[in-house]
Amino acid sequence: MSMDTENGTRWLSEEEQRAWRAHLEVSRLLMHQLERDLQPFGLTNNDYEILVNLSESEGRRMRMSDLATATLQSKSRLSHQITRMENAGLVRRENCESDRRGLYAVLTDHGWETMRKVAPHHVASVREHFIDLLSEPELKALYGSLVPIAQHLRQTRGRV
Amino acid sequence: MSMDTENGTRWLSEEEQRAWRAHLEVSRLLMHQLERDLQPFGLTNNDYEILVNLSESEGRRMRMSDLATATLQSKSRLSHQITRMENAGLVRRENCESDRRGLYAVLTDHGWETMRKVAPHHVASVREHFIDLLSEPELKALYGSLVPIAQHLRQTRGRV
DNA sequence: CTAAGAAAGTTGAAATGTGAACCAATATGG
DNA sequence: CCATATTGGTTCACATTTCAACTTTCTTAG
Repeated sequence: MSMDTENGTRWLSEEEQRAWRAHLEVSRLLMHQLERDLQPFGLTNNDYEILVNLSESEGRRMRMSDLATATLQSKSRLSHQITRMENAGLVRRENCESDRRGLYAVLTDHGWETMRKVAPHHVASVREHFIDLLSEPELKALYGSLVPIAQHLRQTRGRV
Repeated sequence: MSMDTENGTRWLSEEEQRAWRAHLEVSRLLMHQLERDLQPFGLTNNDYEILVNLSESEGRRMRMSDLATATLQSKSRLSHQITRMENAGLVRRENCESDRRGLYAVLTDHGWETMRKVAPHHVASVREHFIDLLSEPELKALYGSLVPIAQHLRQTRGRV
């Protein structure tokens, strides 16, 4: 039984603590940095993620719901986000014929062009601040460690 | 020269892509989950982080600036945050004698008690959703991989 | 000593995010 | 079929975050 102190709490060991804090720090600094690197192009991380999702989808379009799920946002938030991007001319909404409640978010030509222009810089940024700082075995190991966590969290998500 | 396509962009390989996306997904889902686990106690991740920092500091107090730096927030944001926590009775502001521009954020008794009460649950949460899903070698490896990234980002931070 | 600049924080307005209430359309079960 | 529940999405009100402007105090070069 690995318990550390008075009550039944299993506090984190030094090592666990350091790993946890490192993860926290990295994920925050990393997001900040990516955001900053996108800034010159007038995009936020959120914008960019939407663009990625749409550009990888058939017909460069996705149902609002699916997009919300894919980007882990609430419907509400996505709705606002798409409105903003619509105003920026990056996407447009289009009705769905098979389900008249539904809407597609569709990449505009300008959105697609933006994507083409920005993607290389973004990839460079991801490399510079993350990928290229890892050796190949490290990368593999990292991925191996993260997958079960992602699964667990996806599982847990929505449950109490 | 590892270049993949037409222009000089080094796109991500399948493997790199997966690792990167796993990292993104995990860090977001994880934050959401921790937030949810704190919710019953009426705290946000931000609140909790402030409490941790203060409770680990001498005299359970920190200068606003230092706290902002430690929590990677802007001064403005921290100021608002502390105001809210002050209203919730978790912290109070206290003048600094050595520098009359300065202020301390000080943990109140109620803040301290809250910390004592919540910490075990938070640790359990961190274990359940992260630490305990990693073997010890995985944990070590993860830490080893993250440290250089953290360093790089701290370095880069603030620079152009 | 003093003027100029930097540092510590706050403030207010605008942008973004959250959560509940809501509308319309589709499924479902008797 | 009809009544009810569910789904897809938006909207409103409110909370949080961001950004720039501002005050006060400290530092420093001359």
